[in-house]
Parts: sequence; structure tokens; C-alpha cells
Amino acid sequence: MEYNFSDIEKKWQLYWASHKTFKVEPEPSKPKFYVLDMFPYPSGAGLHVGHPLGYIASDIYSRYKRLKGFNVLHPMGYDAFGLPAEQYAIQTGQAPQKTTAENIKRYREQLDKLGFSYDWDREIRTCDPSYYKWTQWAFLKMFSHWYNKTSNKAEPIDKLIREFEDNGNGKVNAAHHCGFEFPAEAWNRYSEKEKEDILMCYRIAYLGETSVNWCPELGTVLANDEVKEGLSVRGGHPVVQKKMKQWQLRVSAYAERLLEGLNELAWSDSLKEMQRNWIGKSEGAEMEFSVFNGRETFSMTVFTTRPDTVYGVTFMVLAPESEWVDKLTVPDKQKEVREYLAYVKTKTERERMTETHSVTGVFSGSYAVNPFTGEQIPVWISEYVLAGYGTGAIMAVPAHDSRDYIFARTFNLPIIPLIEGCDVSKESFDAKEGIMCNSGFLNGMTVQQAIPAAIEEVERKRLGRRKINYRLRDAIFSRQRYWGEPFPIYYENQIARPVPETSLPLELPQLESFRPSQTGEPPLANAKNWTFEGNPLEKSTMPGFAGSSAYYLRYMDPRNAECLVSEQANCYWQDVDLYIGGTEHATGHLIYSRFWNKFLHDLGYVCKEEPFKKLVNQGMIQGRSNFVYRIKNTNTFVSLNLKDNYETTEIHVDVNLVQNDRLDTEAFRNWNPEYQHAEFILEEGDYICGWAIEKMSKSMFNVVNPDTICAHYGADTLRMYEMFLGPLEQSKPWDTNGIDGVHRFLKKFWRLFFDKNGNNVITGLLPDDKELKILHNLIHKVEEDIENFSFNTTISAFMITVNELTDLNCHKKEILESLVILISPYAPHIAEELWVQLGHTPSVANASFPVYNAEYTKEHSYEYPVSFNGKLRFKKSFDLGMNREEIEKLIREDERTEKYSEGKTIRKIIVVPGKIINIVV
RNA sequence: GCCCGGAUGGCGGAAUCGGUAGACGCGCUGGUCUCAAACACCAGUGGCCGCAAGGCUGUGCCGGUUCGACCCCGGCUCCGGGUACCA
Repeated sequence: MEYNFSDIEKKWQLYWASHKTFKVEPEPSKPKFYVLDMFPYPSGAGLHVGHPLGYIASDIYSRYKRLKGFNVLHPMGYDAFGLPAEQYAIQTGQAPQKTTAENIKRYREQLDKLGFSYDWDREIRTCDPSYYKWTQWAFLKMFSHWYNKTSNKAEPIDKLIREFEDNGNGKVNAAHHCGFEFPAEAWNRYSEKEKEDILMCYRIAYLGETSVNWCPELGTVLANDEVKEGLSVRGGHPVVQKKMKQWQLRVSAYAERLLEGLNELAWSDSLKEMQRNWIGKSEGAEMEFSVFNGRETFSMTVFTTRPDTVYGVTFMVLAPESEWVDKLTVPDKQKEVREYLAYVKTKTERERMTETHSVTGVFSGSYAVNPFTGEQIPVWISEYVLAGYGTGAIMAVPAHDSRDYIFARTFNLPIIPLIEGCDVSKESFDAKEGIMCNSGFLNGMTVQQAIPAAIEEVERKRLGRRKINYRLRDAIFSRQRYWGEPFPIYYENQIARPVPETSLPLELPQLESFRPSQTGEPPLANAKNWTFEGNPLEKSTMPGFAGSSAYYLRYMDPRNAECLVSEQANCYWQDVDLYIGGTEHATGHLIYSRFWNKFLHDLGYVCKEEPFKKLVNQGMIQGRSNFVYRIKNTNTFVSLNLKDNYETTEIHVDVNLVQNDRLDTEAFRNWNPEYQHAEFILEEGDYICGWAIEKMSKSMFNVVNPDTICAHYGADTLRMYEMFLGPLEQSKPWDTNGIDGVHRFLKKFWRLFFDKNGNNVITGLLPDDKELKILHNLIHKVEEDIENFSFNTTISAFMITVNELTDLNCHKKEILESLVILISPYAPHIAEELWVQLGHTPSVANASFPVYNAEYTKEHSYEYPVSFNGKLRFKKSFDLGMNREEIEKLIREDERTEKYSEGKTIRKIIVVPGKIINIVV
């Protein structure tokens, strides 16, 4: 029997599916293990070889854990709501429901070919009403809860209402409040609308006006993590800032817990660091400055991390969008300020960024008083101060802040150095070090001493308070789109009301047109009867991250119609033990999911505070593009090494027409009518192509389809080769050329069981020590490698082992059985086939991982204490059968011994045949 | 600018409690099989010198610690990722 991967793989894939080999249920007698892949968005392009990388790794780990006796939950589903399907719908008129279903079907076909051990009975789709019911449900819970900073968790809004009725809001310590204090009597007198407006300020899911990222091209708002360098992540369209009333999630309330929680997670340091930066905690103080606009005096608050530099504050700056701008602009500055604000408005976010450090600003005409020096200082307006951070106003210390410095230099404002010996003639001195001067009571202190001392003084004089600020903003949760979860919210007399839980899911209606309505409203305005009990429903939908924020919980109990996840299922599966996915979700999905989980934890619906215990980021697989070189203004193409003799244009050529960088010239002529009469200048009979590593994409013609590879080499070869390519977490280029080596290995592996004529050569002879040593070395290596996610080096170990056994002509059943189990996570189809050939019933997935016995791998050795020149003493295991004289001679002859031996004691010497390689003190 | 990560043959990558650098695979060269090619198998393969034995050199650059450095320390260069006026 030949190694016929095609038949074998088809056969076992069918077998596993029909026998539901990988179906799991909670089994309290067995330890659980939850392995999760970040579920894919089913795009129309299908999978390329880069996509399954993480899935292969997680599958290997899942299969390994099963062999180790764990009850493994390994599910898969689809993140099916999203922009591309909707854009496609707008262009073609095809309903997203339809194209999404088709894409999912294609994804499933591709995934099925790779032999994954998913429990497909647990499949979920975020666009399925029975799934998004629970997304809507969670939203309603957020709507009906507020964040109590005293208990440090989310609490029911009803409880808050009772507190308002009894005591007003004076004692309430909420993450966010309405901005003013009211007593119980006042609350009870408020109209219903007034009450609801106040409550809205407390809710965790709330409707609020903020400056949002508006993408005119897409006609929707975007979250911060959906914008990169002023362009939308999806599509790359420009994004501008706009004030709008939008649904938001009070993620900021959880900032400290999101930060703290990172410490206990087994995530990479770089990823944790990214999240820390995104959360952006900074400690400092809020300080009040009194400001006078010529008629009235106000108290204005600023946030600073450097209260120690207060003696150097020589001016103040407001953000252009700050509400203080109006109050502080004096009459004869009105025109100038208005012009400046108009100018700022014309700039998009992107322009603001590209013109970094351009200095613009305008004087408001008002003056503040520095509370420590009593000096009058001007109040300016400038775009370098952001409305959304801190209080939207700063105290400027040009001597010790580079941005303030540049501003002061531009507008000729005074610069007062506050640290002894610092030179501020050319640039500011930003470091938090040195001895304070020109700073009153702070003089003589170090900066590190002065910061807490200044805060204390500020608090004592009642000029301000200690304050911690976070960069993390609330998540904007509305999208002016069709293909997303509808909000379970309707409006009654302008008041947002929740659709009752019993009416969930609130299903997305079918539409004819997916464009914004005539009046510029979101597409849902086109729906007939988009109402609830006669009242209009919310017309925007939820963003992409809504459906992916709690999907890992739903997998635990995917068909439960009563709740998101039953207590029993949640208690058994608990949390994700291993999560594999791309690093691009670091500041989006992975923050939102953690927030969502913490919220549900506060309410008691889930047992764990953190959803993902360990996280591994697989690297990207890049494409290897090939080029041909066309001689300018001709239809002649010149081979790589001759191209310097001509003036040429580099043209991407489909990598499928190229083998080992040699172009199939005939196929090239047929590829594109433009090239059908192409002429070639060859070198040594071949056309050699140039190459480069680029992103795998259609436009570069470097996409390699896993289906093609499977047809050619089989899924087992593909799985092993993807792992063999390099470390999982590293980005690396795909190169189809190397795949032969792995395929050869599997054929060689097959030949341990069958000879060239297809005869079974397995023998029942008992293995000898040498063979056991080879086997147990491998067991040890495989175990260690899988635990460390070093899948690439395991493959090498397999290759070496198979070579060794081939050399020994070893076909012993006992050895081969273990070998089949060891390889089964990597190459499950061939393993299953050989497992049966060894006389077992399927499936090899139910076998046990071989137990490593260190006795077999021990070197034959003996302890040998050595003394040298009466001064040195050695004690080391030698594997060489050398006698004392030989060893001493070696030591004496080694030049390092002499250098080393002066007055020191040698503890250990490592010897390899004929050489001392290691002498240790 | 700031934060994180990386740099090893023609290529992907092994080897980090500091101890034979280049495992394994690709590619290449030579050979066996074949009329021939493909497949398969065997051997060689960092560079320089040498018929060989062998020698010298070698992990981005400069310097340091050490008997010994891809590995540790100091100073750079380049590449990748994140973030960007966050006060």
C-alpha cells in the first residue's frame, strides 16, 4: 500500500464527522481544557494558507491535551456581522444574509479539508438571531446598570433610583455622574424626562454626546481602535471628528480593573504592554485656577502630572472645543478666536497628525492667576490641547514640557527654569530628575520629593486634589449601518426605553436598500414598521465587536434558549485556557471582551473575572511574490540575472506559474491575453524570476490557497509544514518550495509500516535499549515542545527519529504505536490510518499519550572525581569510557586549564570525545 | 518622538543557567537508478587557504566583562510591530 493521502484523509474526515468523534459534554470526572481560536470573519475571498496557521496550532494543542486525559472544548464559529458584506450588498443588491451564508459554507469546506478536531455541534454565528439575542440581552443589562466606585462593581439602576429618592445623589460614588448635586426633594420633583436624562449619565450603556470618529465615506462612526493614522481600518477612508449623540459603553469605569487584571494573565509581555499603553494610566493632580475675563471670575480646573512645576506656569491653554472658550474670550478677541476655531475645524484628524508639532494658537484675552506665585498669566487657545483628555485645559510649564516650550517660543511667552543647572535655551528639560529651584517651598527638594509635596500643599490649600487619569475612552457603540445587531431600544416621547427581555431577540428586518435613507438616516430607516408597540426603534446597529465580546461564553452552552450560558456549563468550562489569534485585536476585541466579561461577572452570570487565561499570538504568514522583468516598450521579458543589461519594468507574476523561481513560460503566455505573444530572454534555458516578501494578497498575485496544497500534498503535509515554517508567534514568509521535505518525511514515516511493495512490515519483536532510547527522547521532546508552543522544532525531532529508526530497520509494533500517537496531533489522518493498521479501533484521539521514562534516555555514565596539580578538583559524569589518565591528559593539554587554574577551584568539566568543552568554577 | 520585539549560511530557521554555532528542512553540487527526464535514494554544502591532513575566520556594527559570549553589560545602525500633541 502506498501512502495515498487523498483517500486516507477523505475517509477519516468522513469517519470523524459521522461518529462525532470530537463532540464534548461536561464530564465532571475529567479535568476540562478550553482551547479557542479567534473566530474568523467569513470574507468572500476564502482562506489563504496564512489563515489556518493559528487553527493548526490550536488543533495540535487540543489533540495533545485530549491524549493527556483532558476533556477538551474546542469550538469554532463565525464573526458574521460586518462591513464588507454590507458594502458588497450596496454594490450588488445581494442581501448580506445570503452572501454571508455562502461565504460561511465556503469557509467550512476549506476548514473541513484540514482535519480539525472541532466540535461542530457547538458552531455559532453572530448574525444568527438565537445568538445575537444574547448580545442584545447583555446590552440591556448594561443599560440597566451603573458603576459604583465604592463597591467597585456594576449595580442595578433601580437601586440607584431608590437612593436618589431617599437621599439624592450626594453620597453616590459613581464612575460617572450628571455633573451637579441634587437632594432627594429635587429628584422627586423632576419630570420623567429630566430623571431619565440624569440616569443616562450613570448607565453603563448610555446615550451621550461626544466627539466621534466620523467616516463620511462609510457613512458611520467608528471606535478608536477602528481608526489608524486618521484612516478607517476597513477600507482606509479618511475620518473626521464630529459631535454626535451616540450609544456608548462605559468601558472607562473598568479602566483600573482592566489594568490590574493583566498581571495575572499568561499573555506575552508586549501584548500586555500594548493594553497598558492603551489604558494609559497617569497619576497627578487636578488644580483650580481662578480666571478673569474682564467682567467675571471663574474657577477653572486643569489636570497635571507635574504639580511640582507649578511655579513655572507662565500661561494656560484651552482645547479649541473646550466649553471654557466662549466664557473666556474677551470682546475684542472674538473675531480672532472665531477665525481660529474655524481654521481648526477645517482640519481632519489625519491632517492634524501629519502636521505634528506645527504650532498654532490664539490668545483669549483672559488672564488666570497662578495660585502659588500670584502672577497673572494669559489664557491661550490651541489645538495641541485635546478636549477629550483630562479637563481639556492645561497649565503650561514651558521650561519642562516640550510642547509648551515650542508654544512659548513661538508666541514669545516667558520660560522659567525650575531645576538647578538645567539649560532651557534650546529645548525644555522634561526629565523628572534634579533639584528644584525658583519654586518657593519646594526649593532644594528632588523632583521625586517635590511631586508628592506639591500635591499635599495643593490639597492643604484646597486648590485641588490628587487625581488619576486614564487614556481609555468609553467605546462608541452605535454604527449607522444595516448589517449588525439592532439595539433593543425604542423611543417614547424622546426617552430611550428598553425593549423587554421577553421580546428578544429583536430581529433585523429584511431590506430592499442598504443605503442610508433619503434623509441621511441609517439604513434601518428604510424598514417598514421599524417600531415597537407603535414607538420608533433605534435605527443604528451595534458595531463589529459587539458579537465577538462574549462568544467564548456561548460556546459553553450554545443551544440554551433560557440564558447566555447555564451556571452548570459555566462552572464546568469556566474560562478559556488557551486563546490563539492575531495581535491585531490587542486594543479592540481583547479589551472589549475583558470588559464585557467583567461586567457579566459583576452581575454574577459568569464565574471568572478574566476570560482568557493564556493567549498566544500567531504571526502573519507573508506572501512570497515573484516578478518578471519586461524590457521597456517591448513585449520581451528578461531573466533575473540578465535584467541589468536592459531598462526594465518589474511586474508581479502569479506565483502559481512559478516553481523554484523558474517561470513556466507557456503558462505565463496563457495567463493574460496581454502576454500571449511574450518573448523571453532566458539564462541557461530557464526564465528565472525575482522575488520579494510581501503581504499575501490578490493584487500581488502571491496568494496560495490551502485547497491547492491539500490536493497536491494532503492536509497532514500542510499542517506539518505550516508548523515547520518557524516559530508560531513570528511572522514568516510562505514558500511552497520547502513543502517537499515534509511530504518526503511522511512518506518515509509510512515506510516504517509498509515496504515499497505495500506489504505490512510491522513486527511484534520487543524493542531494544537503543530503540527505546530513541523513542523516549522523542516523547520527551514532543511533550516539552507542545507545552512551549515550539511546534517547529518538534517536526525536526520527528524527522530525526524516523531517520534513525529507518537506519536501524526497526518496524517494531511497540515503538510504532507510540510514534503514531505522538504524531497524531500534527498529522491526524495518517496517524488514524496507521493506528488502525496496527490493529486498533479508531480513534487514535482516544489513546493515551505515552509516558516518558527518563531511565531509557540516561547516558551510560559514571561519576569521576578528578584532582589536578593537587589544587583542582573535578566531579563530572563522563560518557566516554575514558580512564583517569586520559582525562587528566586532556585537561593538562587544554590551554584553558592553565588560564583557568590560577588559584581557582574547578567544580565541573564537560568533556566531549577528545575535547574539553566546559570548565566551570 | 516614545514603548515593545528582532538581526545567525543562498533561503526558512536550530542552539540562550554563558560551554563543539549553523540541528532540521529547502536550494545547490556530485553520484546511484533511467534511453532520458521526473520521482526516489546516497554523499557533500558558512567563508577563505589547501590535493589532503589541517589551518584561519565567522552569529548587524563598536567597545567591555569572562578561561570561554549568538547569549551578559555599555554605546550605535538597520528592520518589524504598537502608539502618537494624553499635559
